[in-house]
This record gives sequence, C-alpha cells and structure tokens, in this order.
Amino acid sequence: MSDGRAAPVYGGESLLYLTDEQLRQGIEAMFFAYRGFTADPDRILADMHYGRAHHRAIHFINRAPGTTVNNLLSILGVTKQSLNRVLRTLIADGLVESRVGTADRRERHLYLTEAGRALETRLSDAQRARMRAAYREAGPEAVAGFRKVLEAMMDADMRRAYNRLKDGA
Amino acid sequence: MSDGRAAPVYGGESLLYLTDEQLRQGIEAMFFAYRGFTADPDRILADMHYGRAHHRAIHFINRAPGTTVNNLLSILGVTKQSLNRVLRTLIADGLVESRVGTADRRERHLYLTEAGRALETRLSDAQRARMRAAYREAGPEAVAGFRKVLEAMMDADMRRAYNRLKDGA
DNA sequence: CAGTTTACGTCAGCCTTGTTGACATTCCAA
DNA sequence: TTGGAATGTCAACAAGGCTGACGTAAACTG
Repeated sequence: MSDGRAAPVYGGESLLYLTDEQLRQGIEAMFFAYRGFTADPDRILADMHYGRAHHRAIHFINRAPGTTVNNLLSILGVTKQSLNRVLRTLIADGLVESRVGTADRRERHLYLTEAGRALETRLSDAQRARMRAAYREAGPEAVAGFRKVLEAMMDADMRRAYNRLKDGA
Repeated sequence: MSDGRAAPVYGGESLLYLTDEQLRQGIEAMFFAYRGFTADPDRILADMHYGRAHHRAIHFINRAPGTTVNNLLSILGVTKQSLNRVLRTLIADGLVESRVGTADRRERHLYLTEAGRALETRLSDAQRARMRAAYREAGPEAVAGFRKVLEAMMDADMRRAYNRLKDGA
C-alpha cells in the first residue's frame, strides 16, 4: 500500500485510474458528495426538531412497510437503544405506527401513518430532486458506473440488504 | 416531483434511469456505500479514542499542509468551535502542529507531525484499499461515471473546494 | 411442562461531535 | 488612535451514537 505511483500499465490496459492520487480524489469526491446528498433533507428536518436518524428510519419503514424492529436495526446498523429513542418520538408524534405481530406476537411491525408518509414524500422529493439533477447532468452510462462502484464499495451484508430492498423483498 | 413513473423516452434516448425507483435505489446505494467507505478507518480510530472528525481533520491537513483554521473550516463545513475541539486534542497528542502566521499573526497554520503523518498513512491506506478494490472490480469506465455523478451531486462551493484540492492549490 | 431463547422496551451513563454564546487577540481602515 | 472586522479559544448544551443491565412477553425445546 501507499505505493505512491501504481504500475501504469498491465496487460495492455491502463491502470492509471488506480493510482493513490486517483483514489484520494475518489475519497474526497465521496466526502463532498455525501454532504450534498444529505443537505436538503437536513434542512427540512432541522425545522421540526428531527435529525438524520429520523430520516433514515422513515425512509426504510416506507421502503419496507411492516418491517420489524430487528430487521430495521440490521439495515440501519445501529443499536436497538439508539433506534428506539428515534422510534419513540416518531410514534409519539404520530408519524409511525407499531403493530403487534399476528404470527409472532413478540414482533412489532412498523408502518408510516398518513402524516409519516407526507413527511417521507417531502424529504425524498428533496433528495431525489438533487439526485435527478446529478443523474441527468452525468448521463446514463455515468449513472451505471456510479452504481457499480458504490455496490463494490459496500460490505457484503450491506450489499445483501441493498439487493433485498432493490428486488422488493 | 414524485412523478411515480418518469417519461420513458425523450428525443430517442431512454430516460428510464431517471425514474423515482432508480433514484431511490441510487439513494440507498449511496447510504450503504458510505457506511462501507467509513467502516475501515472507523475501526482504527475506535481503538485510539478518536472519531471520524479527527480523521477528516487529519486528512485535509495532510492534503493541504499549512492551511489555516478558517480554510479547514470551510472545507469541513462545521463550526470553528467544533473543529477546535478536535484540533486541540490532536495538537495535545502531538499529531498536529499549529504555527502562528507570519504575515497575519491571527492565523494559525496547521501541519501534521511525524506521528500525525504516520496515522494519516494508516487510515488512508485502509480507506484506499477498499476504494482500490471497488475501483478494480468496477473498471475504469465505471469509475469515470462514478466520479462524474459525485461531482454533479456536490453543492457549488463544495465542488470548488474539491477542484481546488484536486488541482493541488 | 419447565427452562431457555428470542424480540422488544427501557433506564442509566458514557463519548463524539454538532450547536450557540462569550471572549481574547490581531489587523486594518477611518 | 480607535473602533470594527477577522481569527481563533473556552464553556456549556443537545443530538445521537455506544455499552451494560434488566424486565416482560412470547415462542421454542427437551
């Protein structure tokens, strides 16, 4: 590692895109882009007294209605205590509903209420607008590459969670 | 917004990559990938009692040695008070050196010490390793698209900061 | 049926990292 | 030379992560 300058050519194919400098730029691009990615919802959330954690919960509950607390936990990658704090406020504010499971009465299934869906729409409209503008500017081939690199960057279990959501499980 | 299904075709070119569902998947990809992106340095930092904020400071001081607190502030997008706390511990621990400006004695110029550079190398080696693996797996065209979309996703001033660093200013 | 495991909620306490407010120092321009 | 603007520091607070411990209900298992 820290090879300074990577081997420029291998098997006739240029590997210049793997130099430390290129990787460093990719790291910085990721950092700056993620800021933009969260900026619009953050602004909306700041007005109510919610944070990014609430947004994440709302997003994934909307994405997989009826999901259990445990499932949400593994998707978000936080502890149940941490999630619970957020969930408690969302339920108290009437944005999320928690229903006792029918098959397994230990489980709680989570749903957005009408108000919850309204907020979700507002948040994801803002986020999608930026995403759409970026996609349009970059074009379809760039988007395909974008997705490909992001998927390769995920941890194995996150990639599984991602694909499960993608395929609508 | 929230158009459900975007117009499928426009000017002979497919716009299917701009559907809400595609955008939603992009959002989730971004979320999961960012987790992977920070996971390796996070593990290293957890051992010492540092966090992600320390990593960011170290990264950008290494990237632009002699930068002022104010400049670092605008790159990181946090308040000076927040940055100061991190900086204070890094200076106390002998990883960062703060030199009073010669032209303007109000300014502090920041440099990594030998130990600071060592930690920076350790952290960025870990992060680059993942990045390199992802780049290699996705291939050069995908990487170009990845960068293109990320740049389009940045706020204008972040894009400027990004390009300034990229061009080694 | 008794005991164990699983799912969930909650309390308490800690740490990092964001925030605002108050303040010291330094520079610069009227 | 003096008052405002800019740079950076210290203090206090809040959000949201974390661990650990505990309680309850339901499901599973020998």
